[in-house]
Amino acid sequence: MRSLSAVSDAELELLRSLAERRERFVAGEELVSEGDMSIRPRFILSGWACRQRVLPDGRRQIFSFLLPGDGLGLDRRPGPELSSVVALTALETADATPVLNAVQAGHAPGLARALAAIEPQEQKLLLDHMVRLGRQTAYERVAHFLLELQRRLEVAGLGDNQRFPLPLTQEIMADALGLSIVHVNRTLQQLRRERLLELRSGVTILLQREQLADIADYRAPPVRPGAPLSAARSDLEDSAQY
Amino acid sequence: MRSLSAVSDAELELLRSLAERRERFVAGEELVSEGDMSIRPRFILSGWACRQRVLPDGRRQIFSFLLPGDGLGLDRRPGPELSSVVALTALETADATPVLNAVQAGHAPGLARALAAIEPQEQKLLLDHMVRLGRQTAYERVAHFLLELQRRLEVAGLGDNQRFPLPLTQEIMADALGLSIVHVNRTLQQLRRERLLELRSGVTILLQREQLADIADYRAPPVRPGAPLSAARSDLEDSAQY
DNA sequence: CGTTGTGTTGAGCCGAATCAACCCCGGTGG
DNA sequence: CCACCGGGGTTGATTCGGCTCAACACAACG
Repeated sequence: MRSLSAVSDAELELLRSLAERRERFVAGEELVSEGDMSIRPRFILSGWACRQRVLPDGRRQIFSFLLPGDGLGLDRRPGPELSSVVALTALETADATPVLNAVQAGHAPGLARALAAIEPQEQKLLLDHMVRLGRQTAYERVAHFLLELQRRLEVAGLGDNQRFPLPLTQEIMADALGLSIVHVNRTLQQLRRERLLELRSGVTILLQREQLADIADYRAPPVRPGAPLSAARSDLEDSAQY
Repeated sequence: MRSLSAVSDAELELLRSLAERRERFVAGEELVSEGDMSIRPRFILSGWACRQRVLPDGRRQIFSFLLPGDGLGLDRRPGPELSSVVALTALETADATPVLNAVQAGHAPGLARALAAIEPQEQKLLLDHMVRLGRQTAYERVAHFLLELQRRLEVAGLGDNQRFPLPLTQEIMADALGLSIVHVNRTLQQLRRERLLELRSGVTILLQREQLADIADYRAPPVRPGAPLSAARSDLEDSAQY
């Protein structure tokens, strides 16, 4: 939240109080099904999830990844859900209803600003993903994707400017990037062989971020100044591992 | 609008009054640049446009098409534009500001409902497009894409259940579908050879809609009952050709 | 100690891109 | 009136990125 808007102490207190009503999911569990008519608004406290759609023949397209600090169902629009949401790791969520109520009542202008900033952010991620899928090579896609994750996780206080956790199988990356598992594997190997990154047991290190950004035409979004992020996050999610 | 929500006579009158302040664009003209901080909200009265992004090396990805009756900039969110909008044909637009004002003032509940329904619709189109790009073959992509256009144009009163105008070059379809021009050409030829569709001078006829839908796993969205659409549209856009 | 999921590697194939012509048609200007 | 030109569509030859199929290594786990 702090990465999106200044937030008052009272608002932070409200956010902390959410942690009381946690829900837990195991990897593979479905939080939202496509077509659901209304879902509980939540924040992700720890773990990763994704939005996806599955074709009748089993092909799958992953639209986006939900990381700790991200929300789902925050817009409270009535219509049917357009994609399902699935836990990729063990997952902890908090009910976001109190926040939405406070915002609606006008009691939390800082959080209101933050929530308003979320949608454009998600939209941007979606469009970037679409460019990857439609007009980039496998090599560019993987590089771009990892740079995006690095950025998001750093903002979330879960990584630094080159190292971050990556609890995704190559199958999941393949389904996100529109590639086959085998080809994701080979592309990652090429990037490692070229000493652009390292990948070991769920931890990724971008050795040459500049060069990767060049390869993938990755334009880093401007950093919001003056928000002590890692501190803000550990407030809320001290038990988060990724 | 009527396809999204019941609209009162007074509201229709308001819509009609918009046609007074038209703007015209020629094909290729840019209505919105990526990064623009605020744009005039508009409805498209006639002609086609698209949202797109261009990579530094010239590759282009088209995200969506804007058809007569569609709007842009209706959300009035402050942030920078995430994609540019370019006219694909000669284009007429109307300033949508009066509608947004009326809605904001609470004077147009029907239009408010309609506007609220627009975003999810666009989101759905975006996700469908992403599935095409990431997980469908060229053959499936083209079929799915044409079915989607058929549906949208029929709802807009600009086509019937198998025939509709298609003022797009194969280059534009290629940039939307993530394919090369040559391959779009060959795929269209295959579809014609198989007597699934006809394509002549800007008019498309889907000869076997069912079979096409089967090929592309196209799920037609449910039709809103009881909205006399073609009538509604010719009210506002009697000069529209496509 | 099997089993299962994930990563890795090789061989061969195929869908789609690229490159390069060529055609047709509608301007447009001499 | 006609030669020229440029954009869009079409076609063939060739290349290549990425997929499929298949096998195997390895670790976690029951």
